[in-house]
Amino acid sequence: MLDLKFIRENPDAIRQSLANRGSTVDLDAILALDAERRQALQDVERLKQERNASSKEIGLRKRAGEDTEDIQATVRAQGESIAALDQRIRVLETELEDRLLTIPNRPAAVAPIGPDASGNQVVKTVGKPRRFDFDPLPHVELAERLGLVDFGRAAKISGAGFAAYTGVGARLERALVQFMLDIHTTEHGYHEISPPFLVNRAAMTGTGQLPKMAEDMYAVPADDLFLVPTAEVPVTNLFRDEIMDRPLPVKLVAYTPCFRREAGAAGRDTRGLIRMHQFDKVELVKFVEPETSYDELEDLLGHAETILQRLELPYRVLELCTGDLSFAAARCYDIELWAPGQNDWLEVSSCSNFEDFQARRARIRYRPEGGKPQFVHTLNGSGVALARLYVAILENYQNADGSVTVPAALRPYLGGLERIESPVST
RNA sequence: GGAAGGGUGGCUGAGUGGUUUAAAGCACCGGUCUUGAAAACCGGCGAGCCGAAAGGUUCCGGGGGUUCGAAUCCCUCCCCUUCCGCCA
Repeated sequence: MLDLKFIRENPDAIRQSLANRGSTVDLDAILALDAERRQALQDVERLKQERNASSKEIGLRKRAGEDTEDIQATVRAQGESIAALDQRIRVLETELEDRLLTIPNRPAAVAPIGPDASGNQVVKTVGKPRRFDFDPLPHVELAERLGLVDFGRAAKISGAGFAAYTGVGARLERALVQFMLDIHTTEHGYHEISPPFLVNRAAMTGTGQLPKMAEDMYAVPADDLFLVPTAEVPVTNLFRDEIMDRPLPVKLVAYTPCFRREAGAAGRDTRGLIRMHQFDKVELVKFVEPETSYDELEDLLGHAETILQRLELPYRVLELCTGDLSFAAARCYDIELWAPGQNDWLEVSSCSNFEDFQARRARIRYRPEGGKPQFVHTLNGSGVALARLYVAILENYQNADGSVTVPAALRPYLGGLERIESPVST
């Protein structure tokens, strides 16, 4: 959520940054609602001041044994005006709030201006894609031949977009989660959280998934709960409605499955593990002081990159342009892994600085030394997302005979296994 | 799911219709004293909104009601604790 005061004082700057995003918002309506609200507030507060004084006087006169019928009558009349104005203010504030919740964040000044993904800039490319002396297979072939994933039966029980990992395939999945959590907790100083996978409406609104992206969420209407689309939601909302009681930065890491309806992407990437309704992810979340948030973003990006470096996978980092930035982000780096079987790059992480956008929605504040509480800056980034990481490992580490070499860093998590080979028979 | 008891500032906790402008303590900040620290003493110390400011207003889990006036009374919902039931 943007700061209403800032909107009031800088409407043109807001119009410009929204235009850079390709978003249009009726700012004039918001400014008019705001003006009417402030006027009504001043009126009602003056009336309340009078009423409070009169009420106090009634108390004093009653105590003195005097009659108060006359003054009670005037106060009763005042009460009616107050009730009417309060009602009007409630309507105005609800309308204002509803509108503010649908305005995307302002892109950071450094974010490149562009219309859509075509405007994203490659910041760096790390590692060289391997040269194959055979035609590399797509991961679906490898996974099915090696008995790592059962797509057919998963579809039978849940539908398209779900996978059942089996045997070594399941263990590899689990190993990756463990491996990433270990690095972030022991080397990067993150505190591990294992949060709920179902969250309420307030949490989904706090991080910005609601109200705009409602159709992309799995909902449980009977209890008004939602399956988490990312650990960002439960973890960031841990401190909702709080003044944080611990020194910043607070760095948290969580593994959760992620559930997404992919409503806008029906029919895309239907084969394999690339676009799933359920996938696992290790997520990094930070709460930081505003002055440091862009340094913290670089730091966060580095932590996500570490995972790919340890796994010796080729990747590149993109800086998202204004038109491709997600709703809540001010600045964002995407990390993409090279997948030779797809002959394409796969996004496995988005590292974003939300500045105070989420903090204002979720009312997450901290107390600067000797000062008034103010909103923290929140950041998060995948560190990293499974399924696509799994794809990249299979495709990059495949051998001519259809086997897959286990990345050295992962072997301790797989009981020393060096190579995943075809089962003799199944 | 049933019953009972609770929910007050960063924390503990008083407050059952009218100077509550929410007591007090702890924590925290500043000062005195001290070579320094501690202790002691003195002072300060909740949040949001409106306002150029002075100041005003709202907030005692959420929402609604009674009243001239509600932390306090009533209704409702949520959460916590204990007991019972069910259960991995």
